[in-house]
Amino acid sequence: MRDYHCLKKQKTTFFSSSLIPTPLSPIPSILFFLKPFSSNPNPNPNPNPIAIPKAKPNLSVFFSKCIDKSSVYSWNSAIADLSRNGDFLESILAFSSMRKHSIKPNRSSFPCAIKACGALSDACFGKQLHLQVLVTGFEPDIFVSSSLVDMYAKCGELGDARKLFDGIPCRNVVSWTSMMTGYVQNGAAREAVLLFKELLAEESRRGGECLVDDVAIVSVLSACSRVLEKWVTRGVHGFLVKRGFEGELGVGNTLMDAYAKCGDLVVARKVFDGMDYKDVVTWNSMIALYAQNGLSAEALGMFSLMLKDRDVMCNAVTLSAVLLACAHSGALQLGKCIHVQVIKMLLEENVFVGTSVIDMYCKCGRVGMARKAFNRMKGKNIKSWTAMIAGYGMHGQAREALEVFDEMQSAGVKPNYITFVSVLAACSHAGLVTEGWQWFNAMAIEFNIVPGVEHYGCMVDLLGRAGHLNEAYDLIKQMKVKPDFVVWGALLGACRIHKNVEIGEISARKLFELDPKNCGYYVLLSNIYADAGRWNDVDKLRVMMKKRGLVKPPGYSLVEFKGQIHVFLVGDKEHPQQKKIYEYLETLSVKMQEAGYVPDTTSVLHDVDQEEKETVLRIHSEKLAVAFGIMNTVQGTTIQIIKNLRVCGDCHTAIKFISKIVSRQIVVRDSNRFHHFKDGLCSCGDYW
DNA sequence: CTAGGGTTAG
Repeated sequence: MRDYHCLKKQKTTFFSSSLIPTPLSPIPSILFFLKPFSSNPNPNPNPNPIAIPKAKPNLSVFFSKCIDKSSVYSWNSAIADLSRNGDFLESILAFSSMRKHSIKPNRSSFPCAIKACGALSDACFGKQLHLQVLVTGFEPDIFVSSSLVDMYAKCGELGDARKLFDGIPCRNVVSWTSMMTGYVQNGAAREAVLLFKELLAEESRRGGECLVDDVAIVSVLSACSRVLEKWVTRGVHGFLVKRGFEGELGVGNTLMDAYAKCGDLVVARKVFDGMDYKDVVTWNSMIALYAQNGLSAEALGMFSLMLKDRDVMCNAVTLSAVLLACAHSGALQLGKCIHVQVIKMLLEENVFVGTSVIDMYCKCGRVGMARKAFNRMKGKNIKSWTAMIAGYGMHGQAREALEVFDEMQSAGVKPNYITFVSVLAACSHAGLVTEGWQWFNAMAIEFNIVPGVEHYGCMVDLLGRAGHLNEAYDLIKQMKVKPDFVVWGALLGACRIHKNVEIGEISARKLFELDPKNCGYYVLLSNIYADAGRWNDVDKLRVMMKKRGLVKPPGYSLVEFKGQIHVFLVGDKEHPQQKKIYEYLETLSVKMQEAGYVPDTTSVLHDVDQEEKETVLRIHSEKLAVAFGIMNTVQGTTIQIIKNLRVCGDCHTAIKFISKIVSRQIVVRDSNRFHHFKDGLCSCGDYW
């Protein structure tokens, strides 16, 4: 039974049948090269360059000469086979070709041709076909009308789709499913769920006649995964168990996804574990869900289990999800191995995978490698460009980011909402106030994109850190959307840098409301008070934190070494090498102080005496990780560290000294951006 | 000779 879906979805053999005439034809070799890509389920965004579009129409014209031109059945199978093989344009061309031969289409001629229009989002030709349907009188046909509903929905014409749907006298499962999926794919998941309820009402009206099948369930579950309310998913889950759809592969796959998207990864995992038959989608979904939720270790663990399962092969989707896990955890070595796998599987030109590779290299500290992969990509789309811009931004290379942004526009790719977030973030990391304002203003006027909360967040950060605190505050006051914790957090952070108590208090008060469990804001405000010498207020804050049961989350740093991720906590004593690490840090400390390093203790609570403070500082996780990195890697290689919080001011200074003393390059990714330390300097120019 | 579904990137 496990192959049920394969059988159901098996492609027909239009091309490999006797219709391919001569061995000299170039087509078989194209088919040969196409084979590795045939598992790629997403042919649209990145058309395989080998399949030259210009050649295709000739293909179908050619085939049309080979078939019995006088038989409508031959035309129908040509249209259907082309459509099923994903050659939608040819399918449509075959239909027009048939009309040119004055063959009258019958009811079976339409559905596949209409579907092809939907697949290409070609509403224009779709409407022409609809007209022909009306002229030939096939509109009452359930196959024809259902495919029209699907086509209009896929072209984004939801209203027309619904009008047609409502006009179908005796709707079947397929009509209902087409309409539900139409809603889901147009961002109206809630309507899809409501339609499902209507469907159930219709069922009972018809005296219990079954109108639901596994595809309908999959459709409603995919709506659930976007509605984000667990009780809806639970309800559908109960229903599908009652109707006996639990064992269906596709149903299980979607159910997992729905639960996870509603926030319950544990139940999603239970569904996964309970599935007797798992296909590549099952595995991919579980890996992706873990990766998307930041559970990189679980995602990578799943991946290795998948590799052990001899019944499935990983594909583009798998690698894309695994690369995301690498990016999050900063696992550069593993990420490189996956990249090699990508190349071996000839997936380098797949936009999804290519963009994942770029993102992985950026987030693992290697913008240069990201750029190389980026340059090799052929079918760049908006996400690929944006990934590269964001990548340069997080490394503080705003000029490069803006250059890529420029190139993108020259290439005729329109920037979107997220592109501008990346551009403004790049400006804020580098303190480019003029450019920031320029693009912030341009996005609304020239690009018709209303600035959202993320854009304001970047601008407040940019202005605030540049010292324009009042300007930043005024910008918040002008916002039409409600400022979130990122916006106020940026302002508070800027107040800490520029020692502004007044605006700092305003921001902190907002933050205590918006994000009451985060004690980072208490600490920041407390630092502002401490700088101003207002110790009473510092104490008040401490009492408040205690009363609210807030504990500072422990800082930790990660280092990848020999394929393993080593975790260091603040003041860690658990690591097998801890004695050596502390000894090494001791000798480093002496050399650093000889070189002029003065421990900065301002970020430590004020009532600890000086000596104690220095000890506390010395064991910040990033310092432990740096020491471990130096001790275990060879001279000349880059040491790479990932920290969960922002790097502290003292550690930043210390690592600058260390990079010079041991002549090593040290890359630190903190929660905000990258710092590249070299020769006693940091790439952020101490601006962060 | 005919229609609907599940996993991936910024």
